[in-house]
Amino acid sequence: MKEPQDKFESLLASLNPQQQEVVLYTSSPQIIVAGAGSGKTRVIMVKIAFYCYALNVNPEKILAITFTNKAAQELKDRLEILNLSGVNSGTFHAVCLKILQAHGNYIGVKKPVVYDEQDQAALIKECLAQLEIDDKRTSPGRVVEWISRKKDELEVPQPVAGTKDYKLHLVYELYQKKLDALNALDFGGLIMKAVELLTKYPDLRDYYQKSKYTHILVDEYQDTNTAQAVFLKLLAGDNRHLTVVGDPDQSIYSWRGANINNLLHFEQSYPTAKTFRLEQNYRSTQAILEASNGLILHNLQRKEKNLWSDKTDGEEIVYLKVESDRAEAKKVAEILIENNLDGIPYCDMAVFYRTHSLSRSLEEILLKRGVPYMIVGGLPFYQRKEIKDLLCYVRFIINPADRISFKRIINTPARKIGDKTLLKIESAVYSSGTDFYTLFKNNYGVEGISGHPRKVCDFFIYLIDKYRPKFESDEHWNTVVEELIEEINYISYIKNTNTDEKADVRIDNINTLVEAFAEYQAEHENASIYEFIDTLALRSSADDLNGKQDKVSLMTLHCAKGLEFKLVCLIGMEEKLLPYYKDIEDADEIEEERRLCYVGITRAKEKVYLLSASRRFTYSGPKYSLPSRFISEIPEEKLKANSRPQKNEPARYFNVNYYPKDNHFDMNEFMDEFSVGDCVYHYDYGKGVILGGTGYGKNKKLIIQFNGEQEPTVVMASYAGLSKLDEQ
DNA sequence: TATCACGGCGGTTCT
DNA sequence: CGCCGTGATA
Repeated sequence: MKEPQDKFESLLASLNPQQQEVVLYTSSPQIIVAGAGSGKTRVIMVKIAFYCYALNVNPEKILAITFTNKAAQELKDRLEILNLSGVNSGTFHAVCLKILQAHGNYIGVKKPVVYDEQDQAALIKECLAQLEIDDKRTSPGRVVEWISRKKDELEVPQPVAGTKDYKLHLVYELYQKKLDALNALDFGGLIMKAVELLTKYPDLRDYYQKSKYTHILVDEYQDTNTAQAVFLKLLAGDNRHLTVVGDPDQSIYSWRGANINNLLHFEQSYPTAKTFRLEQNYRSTQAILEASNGLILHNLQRKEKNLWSDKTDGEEIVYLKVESDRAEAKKVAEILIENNLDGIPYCDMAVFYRTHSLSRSLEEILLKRGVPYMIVGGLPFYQRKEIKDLLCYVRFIINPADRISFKRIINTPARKIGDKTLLKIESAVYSSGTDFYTLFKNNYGVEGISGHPRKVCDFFIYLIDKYRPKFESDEHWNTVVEELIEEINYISYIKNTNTDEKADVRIDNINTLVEAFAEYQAEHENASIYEFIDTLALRSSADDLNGKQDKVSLMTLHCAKGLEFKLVCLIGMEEKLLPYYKDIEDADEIEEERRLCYVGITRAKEKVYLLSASRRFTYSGPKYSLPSRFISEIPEEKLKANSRPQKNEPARYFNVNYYPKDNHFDMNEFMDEFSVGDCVYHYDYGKGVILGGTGYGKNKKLIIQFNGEQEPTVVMASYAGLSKLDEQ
């Protein structure tokens, strides 16, 4: 058994000279420009070990800021092996939350609740109504986004009549007031309030800089926004033990306010900073490396960098052009199965795509072929309806001033309370000047609320009285929650409002949530329910990933950052999808799309498959597209010979809506041209016979027995691209 | 006044 | 497709 100290020394010895130099350097802040696969995570870990074992730094004084909670957890796990479990790690948001939980009271932040986009949108809706702005023309979601971008730049509302975005500023101002009154923080607010706190209180700032966190490391620095950079500066001050790591070629979050200049102009904020480079790639084969280098070379705004590797050539990249999304899915399934037979475990394979929606057809086929898979990402756990519902119960019970939560749960499950009644209750609460609990607990006659609605209100008072003390004590929260779920009949509500299949998934999620309560309490002494709820809100979808099962990972390209697999498939390699159609006009945005593609390819250790489909069905009908320009930007000799894109392809670069929006088309003979017994040809399934049909027009479904399929298949007549065959 | 069924419509990437 | 808002219905 090796001692941790020995482990550290052998780790250090295993690094290359450049990596060692980075680890040993302590004279000033340092910025590490680290290419894909250059071992930056490892360098961060060894550097932390170096601080502790060589410089005798107390692990608790070290702060590692990561991009996701998952990355933070992985780092923690690795450090634990080195006996360094005291090291602090988390995302910017988690770190800010922690600081605000500890000292937020200085600036009026106490027991903060973290609001996600849904909560924000609900609050924005209130604001729009109050300001009499039409929420059809100004969608709450858009406003949320606008405000988020302002907060990324630390901009406060400045409503000046007659100036640009005057109304948006007005909404922002009102929204912020409401947030403050609710003790709520949105994502941007977490950073902004932390900045405010550390700016206003020099003593506190000193405490953080000089004694709380003396050594700070930040990963994925290319994807930080202005607010985060300012926060970091406040936290680090002139500390020379600051390390930031990033790769400009992997900057893919500018749409979220990330500012690449934080990385490129690091020396402006930290004049004594020294720059280091890590250019040796340990992950991928030569072929993959050269292909991705060739691709990223097409970006004009780019700092020269040359990744190299001493790995063997490896296999060339395979590009496959197929007819349809279905064929693409089948091909992917084949690739996965074949390689699995060749010895690559499923857990070492991944499929990446630009948008979540592309996973659907794939899932269907994988399920059919029995390929085990898991979707990483998708809707964050916290935002799933059943989870959000239950958490809103808890949120409201421990904080009856939380209007937004109340709104969500008062009629969930249905209790015969509609908008009108809700409005009455809200205005009664508002004009009483107190909160819901105080008003209904003490008054037997609340004006305007009687009969059934009053009973429902009393039920909530009962819930608060019964469960609040339990949540605030050290009782086992999981049993408390279970009791609550039972009390509100939530499980039968889920069963009654969902198909069996869906209900099962949701009940599964609820069980996971209940476990999470127990887990948190087990891991934290004197755990506070407030802190737990907020921690949960910051948990992203990628964080739920438990990598131990032997399953193929399906995820978006954004989600893929920081991961690696032996085999990688990129599907939907088409113009308008990658690059995405919204980013296709702007040169900067094209470059970001190219980086996204680059990130995808560089995740692979050994094999890369790129797939494009000529035809893809969307909800609005079939769409035709050409292979992505990025495929032809990969040096041709790095693509497998038989898979190189053909030059001068016939232009089929148009979208077809076969079916006009006009509903009269419903009765069109085209749609009803099929009848039972007809022989038809399906572009994918081949020949078949129609057994029956349901629905009309665009929604017409046909039940068809295809040759070679065991069971009849249901297809959408309008999407299937069916053609009638003469009798055989 | 609550609820249900239907039709229209938008549609990225995520802490 | 799935969500949301609308209008008819109980």
